[in-house]
Amino acid sequence: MTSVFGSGLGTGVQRWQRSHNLGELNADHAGKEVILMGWVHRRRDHGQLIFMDVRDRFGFTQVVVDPGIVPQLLDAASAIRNEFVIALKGIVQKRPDGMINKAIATGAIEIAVKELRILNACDVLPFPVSEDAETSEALRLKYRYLDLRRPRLKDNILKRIKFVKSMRRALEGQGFLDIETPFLYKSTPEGAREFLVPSRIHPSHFYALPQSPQLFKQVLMVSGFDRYYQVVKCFRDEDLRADRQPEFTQVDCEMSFVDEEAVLATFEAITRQAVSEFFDGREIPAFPRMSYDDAMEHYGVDKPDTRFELKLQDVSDLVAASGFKVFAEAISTGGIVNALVVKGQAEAFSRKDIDELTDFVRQYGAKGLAWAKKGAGSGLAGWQSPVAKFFSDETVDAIDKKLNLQAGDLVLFGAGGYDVTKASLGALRNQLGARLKLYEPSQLNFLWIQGFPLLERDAGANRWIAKHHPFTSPRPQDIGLLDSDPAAIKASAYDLVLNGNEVAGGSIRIHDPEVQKKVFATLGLSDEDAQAKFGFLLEALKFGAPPHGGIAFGLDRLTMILTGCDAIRDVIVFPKTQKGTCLMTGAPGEVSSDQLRDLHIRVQRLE
RNA sequence: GGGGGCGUAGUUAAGUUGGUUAUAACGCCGGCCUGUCACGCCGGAGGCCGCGGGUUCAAGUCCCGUCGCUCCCGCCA
Repeated sequence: MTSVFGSGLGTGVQRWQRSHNLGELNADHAGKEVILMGWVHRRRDHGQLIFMDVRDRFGFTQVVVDPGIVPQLLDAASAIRNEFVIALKGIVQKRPDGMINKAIATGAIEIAVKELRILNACDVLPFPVSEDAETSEALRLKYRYLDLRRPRLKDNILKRIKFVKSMRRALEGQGFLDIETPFLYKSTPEGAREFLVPSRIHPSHFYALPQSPQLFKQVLMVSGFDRYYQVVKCFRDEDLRADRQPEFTQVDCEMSFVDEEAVLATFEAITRQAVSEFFDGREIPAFPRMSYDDAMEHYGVDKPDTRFELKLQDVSDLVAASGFKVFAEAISTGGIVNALVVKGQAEAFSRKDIDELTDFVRQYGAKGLAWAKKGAGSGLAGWQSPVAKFFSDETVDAIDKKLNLQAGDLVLFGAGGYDVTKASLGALRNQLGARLKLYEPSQLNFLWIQGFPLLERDAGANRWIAKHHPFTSPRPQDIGLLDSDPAAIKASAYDLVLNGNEVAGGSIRIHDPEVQKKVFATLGLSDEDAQAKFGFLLEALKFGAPPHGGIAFGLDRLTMILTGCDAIRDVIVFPKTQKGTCLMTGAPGEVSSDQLRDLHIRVQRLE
């Protein structure tokens, strides 16, 4: 830039040191000489008088270039454009009466500029930085550093930092120790797909990036650290969603000498304290608890949004004998018929609307959606429904009674296997809740879910797989069922749900090596496999492992909800696209043949 | 692996039934302006309509493919 004003802080010009940030000056500072630095947020050029809003992360300060003070500054100020980085020396002055800007913290004052330096220029911007204008995701990610200057994203990141601080304070207050664990770990391909890191020193051997520090934290309990936590990256090479990134952050926690009740009590207190502090003292009520079975039965999901009712209701017994084949067959083949009663919305949903809902549930494998609109009158006369003709007056009356139907209600029926019917109606319930605005978005409904099954059937192979992970303890009273009835075993596992999102999950771990071996065996892991993959754990358990359990919070997801965002990208500084790429750096990229040779790797594309 | 949405100037969008020179706002450039704070006024430049192919006298518009971003299903111990 022009030599008259210097090009920076370095040689050849008098050394300047910033005296204040751009959010802290007020009328009390009037008359003071200050040195300020920041980005030019907006310029208002009146020809012989130029105003600039200068911005840093602390706020905005208006500076005024008035030729009545230093005439030759006008040319330099005229050359300044949006997002130039400037430094200035000037006098704080109260703004004239009636010119106070109440919208900004520094609105009572302005800086009369005496000296001005342009520290750096800025090209024409790819999108407006001074406001949160709608911008395509691709551009935002490519120029992430500019997006991060904008108020919304900047505030999200600052809020995330604030929440992490609150969590740390709450955890430290309970005696949890912040301990780091390795990122270069051993591949244990039991759960999510892993990111692999080839070893240079050991040809054809690989590290894996941990999908969670699970086993390290358990071993730390064996070591006697008693209470551990870590704000830690985890890596999972699975497909992305709005609330899933390939690398994400957990607040990972573990504690010794506890049972399920103690863990829930501890982390409920910690969460309530941290969230309350995050909202500057907001009252956070105690967390209700619900069994997994009840959640599935009434909400169709294991993470119910309890901000609104609209529960799933079972009508299987009422329609089992009806002439409607779809219902009768669902039940005779072991399935169910469930209903959702949408109160007073019969008129609001057209045929087309219901068709759209039908398409929606088809995504979840449902075959369709039957419906009825309740009008005046009883029996068939009171029902407008394409399936009414298959029912008797008595059946309709029985359904009316069970569902407590009133004129103007819309009923949606799902029929089929238990899993598909629950899942599709559960998703439909959430969809309707959002569409009909059945809840207050800022409400925070925390909820513990307990009593998960320990095992579930693998859809493909004919075997048991762990629902949580293979180190989860059965409930003490269920350990005996490992031999007799694995399906009936409930786990000492729990999820913390917030507004229909899983925000934390954990369990009491197995600390008895014999039980651990038995669970591995039930999962179809041979002794040799168990030894090869988790031998270090089995061995550690033999050397005086205390009873222990823990939990891991999904920090990104939790922050997303607390800040009212729709995607975790908006609370992560440098997120990946849905295909796992970084549009700013270009990762993942190709590597040189030299690098590959060092790693003893030859790349061959498989069909 | 599968299904849906979007892609037009630097940005955000409009673009009718396929039909003349592809519009607007903001931004950008030039000029004017001493109390603005989304400053104002006047003027101007700016387009591979994502890319490739096809249909047609004629394609931003219709069809096929492809790339990018995105939402969802599967997947995520």
